[in-house]
Amino acid sequence: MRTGKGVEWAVHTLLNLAWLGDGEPVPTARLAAVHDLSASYLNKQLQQLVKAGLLESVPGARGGFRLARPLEAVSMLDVVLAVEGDDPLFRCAEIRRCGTIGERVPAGGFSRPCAVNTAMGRAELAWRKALAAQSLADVRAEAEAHAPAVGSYVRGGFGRD
Amino acid sequence: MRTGKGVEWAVHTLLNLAWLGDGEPVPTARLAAVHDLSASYLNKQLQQLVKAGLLESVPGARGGFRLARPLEAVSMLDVVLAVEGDDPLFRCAEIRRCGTIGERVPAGGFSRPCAVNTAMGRAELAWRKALAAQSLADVRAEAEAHAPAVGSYVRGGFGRD
DNA sequence: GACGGGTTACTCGGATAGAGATTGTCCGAGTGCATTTGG
DNA sequence: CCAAATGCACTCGGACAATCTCTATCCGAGTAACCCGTC
Repeated sequence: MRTGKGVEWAVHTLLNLAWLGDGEPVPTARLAAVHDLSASYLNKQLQQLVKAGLLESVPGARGGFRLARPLEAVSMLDVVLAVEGDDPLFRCAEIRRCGTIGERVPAGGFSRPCAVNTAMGRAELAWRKALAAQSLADVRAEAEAHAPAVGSYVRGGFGRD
Repeated sequence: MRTGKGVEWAVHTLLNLAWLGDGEPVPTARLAAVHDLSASYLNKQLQQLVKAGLLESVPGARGGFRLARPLEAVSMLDVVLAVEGDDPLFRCAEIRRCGTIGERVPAGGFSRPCAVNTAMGRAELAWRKALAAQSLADVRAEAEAHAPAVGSYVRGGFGRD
């Protein structure tokens, strides 16, 4: 049980687009090259971000992807849900209703939700809240606090120095 | 990205053993039958719980599994880690070091941890804390609050009514 | 020189294979219980 | 009748497939830029 690498790819790509600054669209091939990623697979992730409204896609020559919103308006949760989907981490299969135990419970005995599911749901809610509390602008600020020149490194990696 | 069903199986099984009350070992086949689960696959999960010190296994005839600790001393996190392993939800591949951007960063530029990884780590920590804050005794109490007769249903499902 | 049409090259987008993890199944090693046999 | 040895049935434990998700790749549809001929 671990998040796919698409999340990491998506976050770094969104940050890179922000560091580039200008609203010019950037094609997938270039976005992938700066981190040595599979361009086609990155494209698949970016399509998810477009569906979620985090990116805009520009077709045709000189096309590509550009940010649809400022980083302040995008939370880490937005990215995770866009890439991974909004399925719950824990899916209750309601096994309490099955087998010799479930058969013994009278009708209406399962009107309340499964306590196991509730407990796991509380933890997942804490996870989501922690993700929602951090915007991409926060992550960018933290990265720049660690390495103030990161913006110029990125622009240089894109051949714009 | 979702937790395996082994977690659900393990939690319900631990609760069932507690509701049985006596410290008698219960074989996998019986534990699986009460919820219509695959006995062999459940056995695999229970072995993980033994390794983690949550269960004791008794070999031979009339053997099986029994609780190694009271439910109060077992948190939901203990169960999740025992079944799923303690790998982080988000594994940072350090893609920031790769490609044309990474090449531009001078030596020592990556001494600080990746901000993306840090942000995801904070959320995972919140998740783990929420899991650790809930003991199996709490879950049991919640289930009994919903359906006070659940203990007798369980004992009945095991053929001990 | 300006405009319009056609061509070209480039990009996204979704459909198509491969790898890895999860889920499920099977059989062997080991252990305790029951039976049997001798005292 | 009691005790010890033997055989047996039952259980765990790990090794072996099947299924599904994730990862990666490829090619077609569509669009904007570019070039060329014409007015």
